[in-house]
Amino acid sequence: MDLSATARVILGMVRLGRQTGYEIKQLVDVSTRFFWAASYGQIYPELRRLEEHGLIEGDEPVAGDGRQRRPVRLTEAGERALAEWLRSGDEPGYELRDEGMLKLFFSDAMEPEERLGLVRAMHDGHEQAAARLRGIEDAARARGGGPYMTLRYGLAFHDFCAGWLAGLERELESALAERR
Amino acid sequence: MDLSATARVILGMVRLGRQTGYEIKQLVDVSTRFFWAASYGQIYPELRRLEEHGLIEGDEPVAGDGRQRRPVRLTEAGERALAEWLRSGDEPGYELRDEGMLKLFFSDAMEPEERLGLVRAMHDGHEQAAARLRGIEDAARARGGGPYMTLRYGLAFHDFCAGWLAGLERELESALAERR
DNA sequence: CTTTGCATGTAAACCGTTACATGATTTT
DNA sequence: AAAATCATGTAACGGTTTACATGCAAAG
Repeated sequence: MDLSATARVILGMVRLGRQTGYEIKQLVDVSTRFFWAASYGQIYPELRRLEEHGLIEGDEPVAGDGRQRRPVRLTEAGERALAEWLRSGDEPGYELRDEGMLKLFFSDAMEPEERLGLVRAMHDGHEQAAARLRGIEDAARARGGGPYMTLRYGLAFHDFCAGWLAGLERELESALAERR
Repeated sequence: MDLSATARVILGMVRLGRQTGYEIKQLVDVSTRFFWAASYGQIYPELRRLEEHGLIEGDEPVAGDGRQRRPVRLTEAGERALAEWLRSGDEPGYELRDEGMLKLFFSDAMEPEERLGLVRAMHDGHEQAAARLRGIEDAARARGGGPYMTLRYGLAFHDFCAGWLAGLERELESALAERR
């Protein structure tokens, strides 16, 4: 049985204690979103598929207990499937789509000032991403483990990009100044 | 008229002198692939659409001149559309899919040795990416401009990731050693 | 009593990869 | 003569986003 990427995220999130599609989406949006996003349109259908295949199970929603939520948990098969993926040694996929870099690649068609503006915008984007991560740093440190490692990594990474782009800005600025 | 992402890549590549779908794909695969990939399945249909909209134009393939290639060039409208996109100040999209980070996020379900293996695999991936970029560094430096900037950025970026992950390895190794 | 948040879901549209088909030309 | 490379393209599939629809509960 091979799992889709979304299925793996769900299995992992359920193992971390998230019980509903809504809760999974919440956590994705403040954590893995930075390196792995998922939408409701993927989550709910995948939850159903996982249950059909016996990797998760949920009780019938208790009538009249208020919210119509349908909490699920991992089955043994689900736990095994998750572990199998985590252990599988095939080189993990990596894919980046960075429109700023694409523009920078083609930026010989821009005015020097515009190129500088682009680099500043990219810089800003990484600055903001780092700030958002810093906002949840204390909470993540308290919990520790894998989630905290990825947060530290993401933070270091965005800080690095911001710094490198700041250097490029200085380069472009002095080239601009010299031109006069 | 708004362009798809693929359309913008094509326009940019044609402006850089690439004349056929094949040539565009070639260049994408050794340059923008690292932050923006494109496949034949996107390129050829998009070439047709761009020509229908008058952003590029091509002569009829000269019969009997050998290869059945159909070289295109930018029209004025195409040049304008490209410039418009490059100048547009809306914050450029950024999206990452990093399966290694996803595994790391869930790695509390792994044995410490397995987690270390994962980090080493990620480290290795960035090392290899950096090596591939280094292989085209001299050629890119000679041409300079935007393409060279993105290459330097990509190189710095993968080197940084490799270095950070090496640090995490040391952390995990000493935690492993202490456990005994 | 109205807005915000919890909660679940679907349909359409869009994007992108993969695999395949075809055939000419160049190199070995 | 065979293999590699140049060159163009399509069909099927699968993944992803977006927009929409629904309704209850809590808070203001």
